[in-house]
Amino acid sequence: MAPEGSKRHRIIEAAIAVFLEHGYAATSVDRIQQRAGGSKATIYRYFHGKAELFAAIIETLVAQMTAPIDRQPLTPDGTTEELASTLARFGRAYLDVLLETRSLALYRMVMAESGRFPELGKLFYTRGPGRVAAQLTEYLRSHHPPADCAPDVQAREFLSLARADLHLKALLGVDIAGPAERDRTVSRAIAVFLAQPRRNHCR
Amino acid sequence: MAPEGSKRHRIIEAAIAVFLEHGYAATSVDRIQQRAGGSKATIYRYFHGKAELFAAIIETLVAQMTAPIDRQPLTPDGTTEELASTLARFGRAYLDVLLETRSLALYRMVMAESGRFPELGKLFYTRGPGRVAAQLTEYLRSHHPPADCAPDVQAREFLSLARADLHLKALLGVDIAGPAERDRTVSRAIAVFLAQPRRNHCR
DNA sequence: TTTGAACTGTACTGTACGGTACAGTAGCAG
DNA sequence: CTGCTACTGTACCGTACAGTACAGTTCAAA
Repeated sequence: MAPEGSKRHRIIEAAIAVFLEHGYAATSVDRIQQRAGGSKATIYRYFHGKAELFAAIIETLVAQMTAPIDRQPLTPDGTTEELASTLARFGRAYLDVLLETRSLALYRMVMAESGRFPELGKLFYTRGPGRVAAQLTEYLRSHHPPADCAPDVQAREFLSLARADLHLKALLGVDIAGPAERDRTVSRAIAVFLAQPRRNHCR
Repeated sequence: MAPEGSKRHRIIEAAIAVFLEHGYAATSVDRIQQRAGGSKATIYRYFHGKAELFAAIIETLVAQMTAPIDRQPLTPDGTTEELASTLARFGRAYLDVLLETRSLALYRMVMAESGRFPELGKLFYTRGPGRVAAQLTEYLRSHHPPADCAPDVQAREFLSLARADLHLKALLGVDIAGPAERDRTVSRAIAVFLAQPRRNHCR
């Protein structure tokens, strides 16, 4: 889609940097052009407008962000400790991605504009958080058929516990949790997840 | 602070409507003035600029939003069913507030601008989600001293389970959960909360 | 009736924006 | 050399914005 040294690639790289720093509304095409080098006319040759350029960088960014999570192996060996250790790795990788500076800026931007560009929010959810939840669901379904609750419900509950309020606090600029707090939160998420009720409590 | 029929009150009401609809950057003071009636000079008599007006409406809005949650009684009678029913009421009220259209717009706005106005995000957290968590913490601490985990950790875990991904999906414009899904989510949150491990799993 | 403060309406300044026009250049293919 | 395409630099258009200036109006208190 965007060969490494191409003009289009340079424009997208510059747009990512400027949009992430200032958000959609406060970003001017002139600033992107200054950072990318070359002429503003070239930007308008590749993208029909600011909005189209914005949509393109969201796609690029969400793919970049989910990459570390995709790399987490979800191939269980069936042992009893395996579920806990997989959840620990996966949960921690998930939390680390959520709390990255770039990720936070991306979430802020997409949420802010999803009122005006509803398709953008849906695309972001499908390719980002939705896909992560689907991966965990698939793992739970195929390898740990459990008690009494659908795996998709379990997956979203585990991810909610792993996020806890750390994501919200980071998004609001309150603070960004350090490694120790992340460990604690994920450990608790696993403990609560594993202790969940076994009968008559789903649906 | 803002007497009902006063000019200042009219300006804030108008600003709330316009900011909620368009976000901070895309809102012009002229639009607020058109909606409030009167003159732009009057707005600048009460507020030193757009940013100060924005900060004022955030304070007003967060107070409005938390009101329905404040009204939920957190006065247990000590029976066994009481914890579950209190959590059900509180959790549902909390979720209902989060999924209101106005609340979603407020969250989007504050998140979008908390990069540029960090104090704003902190104020919003302290007066909004932080205060709700503190209320639940206090309830858990004083009336249901439980197993092995600090009440503040328990409170944020319950609220995370109650939110699940419904808030995120609503913020991104994917969909807004209906009453049935809200009921299911809160019920599950309670079930998982009540089944949480009793020993050696906190910290 | 006078005084004074709150308020209005309108016009204005300076700046910045998204987007376009256009003349010109670099480099490559035939 | 010719032709073509990608690209550059700069100037420009129309619009919209935050914030100010100012002359005039309302209205209540003294």
